[in-house]
Order: sequence, then structure tokens, then C-alpha cells
Amino acid sequence: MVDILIVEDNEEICSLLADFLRAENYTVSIAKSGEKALSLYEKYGARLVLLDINLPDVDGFSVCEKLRKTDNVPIMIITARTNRDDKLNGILLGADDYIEKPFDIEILLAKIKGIFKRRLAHEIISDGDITLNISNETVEKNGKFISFSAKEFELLKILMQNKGQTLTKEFLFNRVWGIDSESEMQTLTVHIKYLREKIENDPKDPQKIVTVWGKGYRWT
Amino acid sequence: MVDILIVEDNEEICSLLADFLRAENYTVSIAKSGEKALSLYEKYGARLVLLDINLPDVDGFSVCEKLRKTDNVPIMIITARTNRDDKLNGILLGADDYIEKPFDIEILLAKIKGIFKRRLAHEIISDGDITLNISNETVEKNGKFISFSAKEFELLKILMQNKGQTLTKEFLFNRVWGIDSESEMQTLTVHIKYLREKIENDPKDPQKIVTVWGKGYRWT
DNA sequence: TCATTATATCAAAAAATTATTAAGAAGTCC
DNA sequence: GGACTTCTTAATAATTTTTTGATATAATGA
Repeated sequence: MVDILIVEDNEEICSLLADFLRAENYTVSIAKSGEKALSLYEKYGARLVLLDINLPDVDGFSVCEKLRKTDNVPIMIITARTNRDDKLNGILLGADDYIEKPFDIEILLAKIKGIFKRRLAHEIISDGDITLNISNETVEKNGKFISFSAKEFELLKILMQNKGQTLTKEFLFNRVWGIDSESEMQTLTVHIKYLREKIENDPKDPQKIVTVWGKGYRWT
Repeated sequence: MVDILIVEDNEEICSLLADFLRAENYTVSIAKSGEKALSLYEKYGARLVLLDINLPDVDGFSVCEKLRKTDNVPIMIITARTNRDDKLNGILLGADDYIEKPFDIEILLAKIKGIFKRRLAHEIISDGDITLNISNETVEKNGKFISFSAKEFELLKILMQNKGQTLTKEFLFNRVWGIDSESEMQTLTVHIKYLREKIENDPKDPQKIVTVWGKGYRWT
């Protein structure tokens, strides 16, 4: 697993970034196209993705979506200031951070450090008797490990990461199952039940994953 | 056994490196081609290989793979910055460290020291009733030696080195079988079974090498 | 209250993933 | 070359996860 995956087709910017990041002792891997980005990520992973949204082949948007779907890895987006459209806005809102070209390398470094710091603090989320370890993909209740399936874990993770917030069913569904999933919304409620079965003291009277009628669910 | 095997075809760089390293009291042997590198390594061994990836005959890639496959000796790669392609990325990611030409000799020395230090600390991994000795390639369970094949050992090593972390099947496969191996993923699961047979108290109910469904495996 | 709508539950089918087995290929060592 | 171990493959079995559909239960508002 490398620290930073750089996705950027411009040769100059690319080596500039790589040099600076290496000087800061980050390990980096480099992709010059969207496709390569995905294959590199699949093979070696990354703790942070630095993504130029204007790529030659697969556009940055779909790279972004795919990455977010699979691993929820932090993504920092590099973008030109021009033609800021609706689609771009959407992506940026979901990104952990973004920076506009032309950018000051020092500011970029500061942002990256910030993301790592924040994430590190959030790699283990503990709340009440539930502890969720994102990097190890483990969940403990009262110190005892409980096994979770991939979907269950993802769902619980998103809920806990947004403590106190009501998340709509659509939002949860899109995050866990993906935007163009063919599954029914029904599947979500069933998974909510599975979660409650595993983590609630009394699954019949859920205190942790609360139903918000007509909206969705909330972790409290 | 020498301390450092230098693999570099450029005469000047070669003697420069040798001088500096000898000045730091390392013993060195020198190979000016890939073929010679392999034969020298076979004859005298080395604690660390300093490998220029751009060689005249056998390219550095295959030297690297061969070394890694046989002994897993630490390899430090010297590379020019240009044409950083997928293959190179792959090699670099697996390398213990790498440095780009032109390099500062002081930085190189620091890196080499770092590698020796790290390796020394990790030569024996002990966890529960399993003890793994990396330099001897031996494994003990409750003090009794168990024989392991090369692939089995490598797999166990990576798992134990990353205790508690879930390692994806792809990651494990790339590490043990190599990036462009033609083997099937199936091979991995079979080897996992072999490992379990040897180290688990009840192979039917594995406690050490745990399956993480949809992801991979984890040493606990 | 009653009709309506939203969520919960259940169990079984479907899909996906991993485990097991055994046999043959490939490599190693005398 | 023969005996041996290791590695790979392919087929099948076993297991787990995911989805679905039917039905039950609960909340909401006229």
C-alpha cells in the first residue's frame, strides 16, 4: 500500500508533485490515465488519491465514483477553475478536499497533511460499546469481535461516520450499493435489520440505529 | 557473505558508490551486468542489493524478481526519473526503497542504514505458539519445527508481518506470486489451506488465519 | 378511526465466494 | 533418470452473503 496515488496526465505537474511528495517522505505511485489509476489502485491500494478531474480517457468523474464506491479512500481533486458545472460541484462536495489549478505546492502539501491527520484520527471510530476499525475491517462490541459482511460493514461505517445526522435511504443506498445498482431499496432495510441484530442490545427496540420516519436512519 | 552487492554498469558511479560504502565499513561486491549480479549473489550472497534498473544485458527487472523470489533479500533500486511505466512502478512498490538519479550520496547512505536497521528488528516474528524466523526461513509451533515450502513461508510471513490487518487476496497474490504471474487466484486459496493445515490447532475452524469474506485474509 | 404509506420481519432462492479434493505438472535432489 | 516434494489446476462441495417477495407491523394524516 502506497501513501499517495497521483492521477495526472500532465508530465510536468506529475513529476513536480511526485518529487515534492517524496521529499516529504510519502511513497507515491503514478497513473497517467484513469484506467491506469484504477488498475494501480486495485493492485497496490493507496491511502490518499490525488486526482486531476480532466483526464484523456476515462474521465476523472467515473474514476472518482469507482474509488469511492469500493473503498471510500480519501480523494483530493485537482481542477481548473473554469466551467464549474453542476456535475463537478457534485463531485467536489463528496471529495475530502480539492484544489484549483494553478496551485501553490505548499498549500497542497498542507492540505494533504491535514487529510492524513483527520483520517488517522478517524481510522478507529468508537461510540458507546461499539468500536469500528476501518483499516482492519473489524467491529467490536464490548471488546468482543463480531464478524461483518462487506455490505454490513460499509453501511455501519457510513452511519457511524455521520453520527447524529439523519441519512436518507437513497444516500445510504447509493453509497453502499452504488448509483446504478439494480437492487431494490428493500435490500437496505433488510441490511439495517442485520446490523441491528448484531449491535443492538435489544434489536426490537433499536437505540443505536434509529429510524427517522419518511427520511432514513440515524446513528445516535 | 558481503554486506552490499552493487549492480551498476556505469564505471564512475560504481566506484564512487564502492568507495563511499567501504568508507562506512561495509563490505561490497560489484557486478557490472545482470548476469554477473546473479552469479555473484549465488556465490557470495549479500545482505543488501543496490540495483540499477537500467542494465545492458538482462534487465534489472528480472534480476530483481529472481532475487526476490529466491531469498527475499532487501533490494534498493536506483532508477532514472524518465519513463516511469507500470512495470517500473510495480517493482518500486515491492522494493525496500529506491532512489532516483542523480542522487545525493548522503541520502543513499541514510537509506541503506535505515534498511539494515529495519531488517534486523524484524528477523524473528513470534505470535502465540508460532515463531517465524525470517533469516533462517524456519517456522516453529510450540517449539517444534515445521517444514514449509517457499510459497507457504512467504505467505505466512506477509500475513504475520501485518498482524490484525485484513490483506486483500490481490495484495497477497501480487506479493507472493509476483505482479505478472500467470497463476490463478485459486492457487492462493489452496496455499491458505496448506498453511492452516500446518499451523492451526483445528484447521476446520481457523483461529489464526481468518477469512474476511469478500476481502481476503487476516492474521490475528 | 381508518386508509394510506412506510418500515420491519421472515424465510427461501439466488448469487457469490471460499474450501476441499485429487490428480497431474513442474521442479529438486540425490 | 527416479524418487520426492512442491505447485498448479480444475472440478466439486460447502458456506456465506445478498436479494427477493410475501406478509406483518407501525406511523401518519384526513
